[in-house]
Amino acid sequence: MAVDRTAEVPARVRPGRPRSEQARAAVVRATSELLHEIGLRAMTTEQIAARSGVSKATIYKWWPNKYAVAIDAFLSEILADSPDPDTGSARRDFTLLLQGVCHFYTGSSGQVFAQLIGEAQFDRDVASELQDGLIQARRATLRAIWDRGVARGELRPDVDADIAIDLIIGPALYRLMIGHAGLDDAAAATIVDTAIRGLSV
Amino acid sequence: MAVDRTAEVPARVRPGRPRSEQARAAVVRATSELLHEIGLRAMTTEQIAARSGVSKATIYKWWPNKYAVAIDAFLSEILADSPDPDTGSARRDFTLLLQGVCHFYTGSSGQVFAQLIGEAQFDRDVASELQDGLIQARRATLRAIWDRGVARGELRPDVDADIAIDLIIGPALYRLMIGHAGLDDAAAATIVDTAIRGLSV
Amino acid sequence: MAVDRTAEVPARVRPGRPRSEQARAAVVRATSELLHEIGLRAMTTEQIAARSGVSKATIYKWWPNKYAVAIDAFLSEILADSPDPDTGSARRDFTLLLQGVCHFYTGSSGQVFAQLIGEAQFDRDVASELQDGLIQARRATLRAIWDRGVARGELRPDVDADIAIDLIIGPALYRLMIGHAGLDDAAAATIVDTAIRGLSV
Amino acid sequence: MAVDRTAEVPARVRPGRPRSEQARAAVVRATSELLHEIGLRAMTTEQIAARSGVSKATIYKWWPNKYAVAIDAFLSEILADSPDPDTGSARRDFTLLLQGVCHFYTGSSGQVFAQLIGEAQFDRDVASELQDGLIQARRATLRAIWDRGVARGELRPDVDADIAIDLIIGPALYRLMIGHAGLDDAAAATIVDTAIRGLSV
DNA sequence: CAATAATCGAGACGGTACGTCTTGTCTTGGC
DNA sequence: GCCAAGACAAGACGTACCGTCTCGATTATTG
Repeated sequence: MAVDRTAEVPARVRPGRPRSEQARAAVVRATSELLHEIGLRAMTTEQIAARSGVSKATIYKWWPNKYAVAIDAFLSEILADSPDPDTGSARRDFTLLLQGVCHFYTGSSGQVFAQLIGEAQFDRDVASELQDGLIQARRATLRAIWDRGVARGELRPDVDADIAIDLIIGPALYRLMIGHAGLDDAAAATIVDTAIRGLSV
Repeated sequence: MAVDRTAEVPARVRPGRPRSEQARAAVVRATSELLHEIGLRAMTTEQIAARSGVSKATIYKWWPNKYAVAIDAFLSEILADSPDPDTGSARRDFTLLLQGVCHFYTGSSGQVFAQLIGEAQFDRDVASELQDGLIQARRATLRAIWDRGVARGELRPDVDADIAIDLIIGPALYRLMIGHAGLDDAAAATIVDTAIRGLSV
Repeated sequence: MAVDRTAEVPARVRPGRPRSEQARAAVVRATSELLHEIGLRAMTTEQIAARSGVSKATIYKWWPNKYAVAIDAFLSEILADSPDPDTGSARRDFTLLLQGVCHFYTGSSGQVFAQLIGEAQFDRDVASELQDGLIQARRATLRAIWDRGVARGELRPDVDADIAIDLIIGPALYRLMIGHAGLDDAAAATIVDTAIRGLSV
Repeated sequence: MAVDRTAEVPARVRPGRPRSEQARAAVVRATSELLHEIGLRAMTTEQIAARSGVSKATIYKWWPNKYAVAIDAFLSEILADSPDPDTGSARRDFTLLLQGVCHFYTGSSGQVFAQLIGEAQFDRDVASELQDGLIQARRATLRAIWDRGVARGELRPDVDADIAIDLIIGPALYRLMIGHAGLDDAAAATIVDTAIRGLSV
C-alpha cells in the first residue's frame, strides 16, 4: 500500500535521506496492536502516531489514510496464511484449508478482517488492496486444490472453478459477516463435505 | 427501529402534540434517496434534515443515529422481498429465490445492503437490526423450501438445514461483498445446481 | 469583528437557539489573558478554546481566525480609551492625550497593540479592523482638539489637519514600533511642545 | 546576518571545502524575488530552497531562519539608500531625504520594509537586525543634517536631536504602517515644512 | 596522492498549529 | 408536548510549515 518509489530502479542509490525502516515498522506494529485492541474504526491516526513515536506527517506521507496503514499492518501479520496442504485428497485439502480459514476468522485477526471487508464496501481502494493482498492468494490456493482434484478424477471437470471455490469459501465468509452461526472445525468439515457431496439425495 | 413510545398504551390518548407521521415519512424518503445517491457513509444527518425538512433534533429523538434511520429506510423499500415461489421443485424454488436475491444484490439497493453489512462489522446494533429485519426472513423462506424438498424426498434429510442454506446464500453474499465475480441469473442457477448436485464425480 | 447576523433586523426575533453571550464573553476574556501572557503569535486557537471552555468549532463559526478574536478582545478592553481632555488649551489637550497614549503604549496593552499593527502588515482584514475600531476614533479626538485650537486662534489655520495629527501621533508610534527611545510623560510633552513650536529658530 | 565563522581568523586558511559564495548569492536573490512577489509571511524556506537551488539544510546552516535571510536580502538591495544631500539648507536636506524615504516606502521595497517592522514586533532578533542594518544609518544621516542646521543657526539648539528626528521620520512611518494617508513628494515636503515651522501661529 | 575535513543537494523526519467536518446534545420560540 | 432552526462541545481529519537529521557526492587543505 505504501508508496514504493524505489521499485522502478531498485539497484540505483537514490539521493537524500533514505526512508526509515524503523519508522515504517513502528507504525505497522502500533497499528496492529490498535486494530486488535480497539478496532479499525475507533483507531485514529493520532493514536498510531503517538504509540509508534512516528509523526502524523510521516504517516500521511507514506499512506493516504489510516485504512491503508491498517491493510499493510494486517497483511504483514498474516504472511504465512493458508498454506496448501496437498495431502493427495481434494476433500481433505479443502477441509484442512477451510479449517485454517475458520481458525483465522474466529481469532482476533478475523474481527479485523471482517472490519476491513466492511470498510471495503465504502472505499474502493481498501477493496482492491484486500483483493490483491489476500483474496487472490487464498483463491489461488483453492484453485490449485481444485485442479489437482479434477486431474485425479475426484472432482467434476464440468464445474466452473470459480463456482466451486465460492461454494467452499462463501458459506464461511457469510457466517463471518452475518454471525448467525459458528465457524469451528466441525462446521468447516461439514461445509466441505456437503459441498462436495451435494444437497440432493 | 424507531422508538415507539405510544406502543405501550395504544388506546390511551397521550397529551400534547402527537408525533408527526409526515415528518417520519419525509425522513425515511429523504434517507432512501441519499442512500442511493451518495451512500451510507457519505450521507450525514444534516443532509437528511435538510432534504426532509425535519430538524436534526427530531431525527435524533426518534432514531439513535443515522444508521438506524438508514435501516428503517432500507427495509421500508424492500418490503415485498423474496417471496416463496413454491413451484413444487426445491431446485426450481432455490433457483428462483437466488435469482431474486441476485437481482436485488446487483441493483442499486444491493450497494446499500452491502454497505449496511459493512457497517454491521463496526456496530452491533446495526448487525442485530439487519438480522431481525431481513436476514431471518430470508433464511426462513429458504428453510421452508428446504423442508418441503426434504419432505418430498428431493433433498438429503441428513444435512443440517443451516449448512444447506449457507451453501445456497453464502456464495452470493461472498460475491457481493468481495466483488470478484458477477451475480447474474446464470450464475445464480449454476450456484444452485452445483450446490444441489455436489462437487464430486 | 464577529459576524452579527441580527444587525439587519435587530427587533425581529430570529428562530433557533440564540448565540450564547456567555460563550462569546468567555472567548474574549480568555483571549485577552493569553494576549498579555504569551502574545499574539504564540497564542493558538486551541488554547483559546481550552481556556474559555468554548469549542474550536464555535470560535471558527463567529470569527474567521485568531487575529479577529484578538482584535475583538483587544478593543473590548480599551473602550474608555483617550477621552478628549478639552482644557481650553490645545497644547495642554495634545499633551494630556499623548501622555495617555504613551501610557497605553508602554503598558501591557501597548505590546499587544504593536503586535496587532505588526500583524496588519500581513493581513488586510486586521488592518481595516484596527482602522475602524481604534485609529479612526483616536484621530477624531485629535481632530476635535485641532479644530478647537484653530478656532481659538492658537493654531495655524493653513496647516492640513491630517499632517498636524500625524506630527503629534507619528513620533509616538514610531518609537513604539522601533523601540529606539522611551515614551514617558516627559517625552510626550516634549514631542507636543516641539511640534507646536517648530524646529526652526 | 549570516553567521561568519571565518571572521575570527580571517588570514588563517581553514581546511575543508569553503562556503559557496554562489549558493549564498542564489539564496539572497531568490529571497528578494519572493519577498516582492508573495511577501515575507507567505514565503517559505522550502520555496527559497527550490528557487535558489540551494538545499534547506544549507540555508539553515548559514541563517537561523527565513527572517534572517529576508533581512540579508532586503538590506543587500537597498545599499545606496538615503544619501546625505547636504545642500546647505537643513530644510531642503530634510525635504530631499524624506522624499527619498517616501519613494522607498511607497515602492515595492516599502511593503517588504513594513512587513519586516511588523515581524520585528514578534521577534527580538529581527528588531535588532533592522535597528543595526537600517534604522541607525538613516538616523545618523538625519542627525548630521540636524547638527549642520544647528551649527548654521537655522535650527533650535535647545531641541533634543532625537525628538527632532522623530518629528521628521515618525509621521512617514506612521503613514506607512497605518496606511491612512499618502506618502508622495508633496506630503513629504509638507511634513518637513510643518515640523520646522511648528503648529502654532 | 591519499587522508582528512567541511560543504552541498536531496529529502525524510518529529513537532505543532491550522481550519474543516461530523456527531449528538442543547436551547430558543412557534404551533 | 412536538417541532424547525440552529448554536454548541467534542474530537478526528488531513495539510502545511518549521527546523533537524541523515544520506552520498563534492571540493578543498594537509601529510
